Amino acid sequence: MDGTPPAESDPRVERLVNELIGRVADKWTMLILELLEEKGTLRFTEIGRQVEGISQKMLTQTLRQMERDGLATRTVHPVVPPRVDYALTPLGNSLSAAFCGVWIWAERHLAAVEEARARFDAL
Amino acid sequence: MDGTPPAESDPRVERLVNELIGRVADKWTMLILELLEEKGTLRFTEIGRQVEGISQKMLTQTLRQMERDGLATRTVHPVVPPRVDYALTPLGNSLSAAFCGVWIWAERHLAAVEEARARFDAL
DNA sequence: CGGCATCCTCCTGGATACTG
DNA sequence: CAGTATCCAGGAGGATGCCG
Repeated sequence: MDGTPPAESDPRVERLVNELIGRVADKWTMLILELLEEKGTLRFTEIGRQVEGISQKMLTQTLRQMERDGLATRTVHPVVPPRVDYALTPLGNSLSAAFCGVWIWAERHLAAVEEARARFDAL
Repeated sequence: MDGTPPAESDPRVERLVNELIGRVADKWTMLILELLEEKGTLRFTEIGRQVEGISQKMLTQTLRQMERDGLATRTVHPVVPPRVDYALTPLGNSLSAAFCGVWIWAERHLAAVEEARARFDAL
């Protein structure tokens, strides 16, 4: 943790890495990632209930993307009424761990940022 | 780094933390953060040249936001032609360090994600 | 040089309604 | 229950032009 980014050499790889971060750093993705990390396995509606303010559309879309990216698994149980379970893959777990540092940063420095904003806005 | 998020108790704080992350996890912010971390101090146009694809509007907007959030300093030199220098604050440096984990994750697992996508799309 | 203001376009994402 | 499909408003963000 010296704060020095990897200093990517290949610009093509750098671009891909940036795109990937842009994708996973999405608000809903991060919230669902955190939720599944904590709760383990949840069904569709459960996630919808526990992620404050998410629409059904974004929930479906985000889960699909996470599944596609190999971050989560989607298990369909052939019962009536239908039941679909979601859980993190090891890859998803590792991303959750990586985000942990940012989460802690935000928590620790929230006050400092709000202070800075107040000072800036006072001008 | 056990992958367990702080499990925020106060829902109001949790919301603020989420908003803050949403703000700083912005694409341009992350790129400028990384650039300033590496290069130290840069002027407006320098940053514009080195951040691939950013428009002047987004550059101004992002730098202003970073300044407001206490992540970067803006120094105006009263010379002709005008010269404005940007550099990270300690707070900005700490955020850069926090993002380091995500950056490393993306770099290390880029191939795995692309593999997962290929497998998903093959269906 | 380092902006700010304006216009205009595209895409995100919410609301709603319908299916297996 | 777990989606898919459609419509639509709002904001992100690019292009252009003007100022100190």
